[in-house]
Amino acid sequence: MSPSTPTFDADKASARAVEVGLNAAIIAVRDLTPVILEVDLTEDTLRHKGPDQSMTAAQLPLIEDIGALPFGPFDPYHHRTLEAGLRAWVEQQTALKLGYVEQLYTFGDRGRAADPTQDRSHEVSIGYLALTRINTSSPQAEEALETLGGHWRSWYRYFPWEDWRTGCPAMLDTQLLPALTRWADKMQNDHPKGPSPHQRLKQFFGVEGGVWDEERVLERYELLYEAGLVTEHFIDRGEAPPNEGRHLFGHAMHMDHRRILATAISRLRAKLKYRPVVFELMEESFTLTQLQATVEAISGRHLHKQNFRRLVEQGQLVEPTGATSTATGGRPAALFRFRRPVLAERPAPGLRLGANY
Amino acid sequence: MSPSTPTFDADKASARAVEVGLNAAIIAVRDLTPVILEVDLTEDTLRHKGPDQSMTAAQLPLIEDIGALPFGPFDPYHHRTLEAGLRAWVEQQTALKLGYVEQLYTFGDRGRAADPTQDRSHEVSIGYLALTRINTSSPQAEEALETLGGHWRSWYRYFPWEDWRTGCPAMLDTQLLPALTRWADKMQNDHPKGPSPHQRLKQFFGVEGGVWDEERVLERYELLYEAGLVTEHFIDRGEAPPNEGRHLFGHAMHMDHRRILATAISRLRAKLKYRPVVFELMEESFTLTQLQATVEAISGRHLHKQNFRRLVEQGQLVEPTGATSTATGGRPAALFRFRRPVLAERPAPGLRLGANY
DNA sequence: TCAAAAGTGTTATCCTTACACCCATGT
DNA sequence: ACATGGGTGTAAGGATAACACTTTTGA
Repeated sequence: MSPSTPTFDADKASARAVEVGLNAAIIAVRDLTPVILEVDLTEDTLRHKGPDQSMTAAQLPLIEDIGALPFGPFDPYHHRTLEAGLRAWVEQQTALKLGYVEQLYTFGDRGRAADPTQDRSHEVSIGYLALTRINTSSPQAEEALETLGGHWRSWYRYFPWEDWRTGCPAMLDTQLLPALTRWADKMQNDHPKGPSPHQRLKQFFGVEGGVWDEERVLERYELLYEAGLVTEHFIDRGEAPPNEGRHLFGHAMHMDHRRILATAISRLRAKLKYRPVVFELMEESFTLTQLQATVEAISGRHLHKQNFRRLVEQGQLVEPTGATSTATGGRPAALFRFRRPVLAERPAPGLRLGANY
Repeated sequence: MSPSTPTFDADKASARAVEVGLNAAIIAVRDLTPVILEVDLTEDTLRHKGPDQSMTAAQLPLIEDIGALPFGPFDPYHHRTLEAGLRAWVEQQTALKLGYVEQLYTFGDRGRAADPTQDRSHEVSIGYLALTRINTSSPQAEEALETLGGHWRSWYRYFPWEDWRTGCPAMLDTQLLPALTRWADKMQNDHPKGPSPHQRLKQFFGVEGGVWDEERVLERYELLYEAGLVTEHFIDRGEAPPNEGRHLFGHAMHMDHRRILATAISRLRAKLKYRPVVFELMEESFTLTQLQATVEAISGRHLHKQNFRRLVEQGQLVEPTGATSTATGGRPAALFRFRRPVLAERPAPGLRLGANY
């Protein structure tokens, strides 16, 4: 590289040093509900993760009970890979056994402060998706959750508009879409030359002849953020949210954690269709109805029973164990297990759910 | 969080500080070939990116002409987001206009040193995929490439086994698969209890009735790495590669750059099918044959002409401009352009290539 | 006996795949 | 005229979506 090339001085490297934080969206399915592990926000966690160090818990009560995703720093001295580092502190803190773990995204703009020179956090956060089977009977897991201040929460608490299992959520038509439309109209008016917000509304929320794509969880959240319809929009700007400290659409989370969660849901909903990840959330053996309920819980859609069964059986994803279960009331259901060899047989073994039912 | 909880001391934070490097796989298509931008490896780049600082160019000539992906540090003071940081230095260094940019993956184990406490690089690298249209006529772009020591290289130079456009590459059957099979046999023998390497061979390389999934570029590379069939395997271990300094399978790259490139190819091949990213690599208007050739170049497959045309036309992805091109010899071809509105109409607008042709 | 949930069968429709064939241009 | 690449039609087979219907249990 010639001296005239614009380059970077290695001696200034220390000025660029940042900390790497690992955030995990730990997902399980319990009682037909997709749940994530949320931890209480304390002085301690704030000190680690505040968008700037001057923010203290004193400013926190602005919003009622905001939680955070489990968080841990990455220490390159102790862990060779990022995933190893993540598994280490998660298992240490929560006593959970993680199954499938996948990296989601790395964010450099944690608090989204308007002026980066003001944001002295110097932190990069790497979001992870982790799947686990809840073992409610494990006492040490319960105890670990207790000391950690952890709770399992339905993910639809944060994204109520994403649950279409019993049809289009009422709040979408009555509240969310009207508010979004008002915003889009205003945008259109104020910036007639800019990109059409109505186009994005159509694309992500399926209005005006568009379709609802259940995978676009992140895009929908980001649009709501932009429109000032989620609490984080105001927290990040240092403004008071306009609802007397109550949550706007969906329950808010600390910093960018809800964004990470949206990314996790998007990824999981997509992955379901071409990789057999559902089985990471199921017991060893299960009935087809249980499997369907789990898929419905994750994808947020209602599925057609008969077609689902055919899909899963002729897709060679499962095999009968021979046993049956009478636990469900009604006729006993045959029990199935995941058929591992599909992994080698088919290029994309997943539950290829079609567009409709 | 109670004091007894295993936690991390914020005062030790500086000990965990790492540098964040951004690596870009900048991809274009030129002369029916997918090309990436490779930069020469110099003392300067080595100083920035060496797996440990003690490695100098003196150790480099072990392997003939190894190149690197364009690299830049992330400075949280100057750039609010990671992508903004990436775009800034890429456009500064290369004078290229980047179109589509997507984050790929964040690696914490750059040099994959066996002992992390020995690896003093303290660097996390974030890989990016960037698409661009090569503008050979731009003199300042040419000049910038010159000073940077940059070259456009076919990506099949690094992954010759991935080019199936004219059928199964000969080197696969004659060299690569035999070598892999020998390794798998040996593994099976040495560790009969471990996971079957033959299973993975079937899954990723489509042997023994398996199928070749063109998206599994990364998995294939990682398997070759594990099997000691790529040069990086030996460099990372500080061993001399067994080929008198010549490359093993495919051309090697600096550090983990070939892994990043494999990730980029995998992602692009997958994305092609559900998002209209090809058009980021095409001119404003194009013939259907040019479009097909571009898709073939990327996916590494041969496509069925007539069906491809129908796919693309009834998929509403393009619209005729009305003009024709006589440049190709033979009957003049109608020119098309990308039909933007498709983004809002369909949930996953891409070239849904089926399994066969 | 009836409700509840499991499980089977059938049909219309659309999409994928494959094959055969015609058209417009330059040499 | 004919080689070259552009462009169209159509039929077989399989997957999808939507039906209606039977079976087996517990209360």
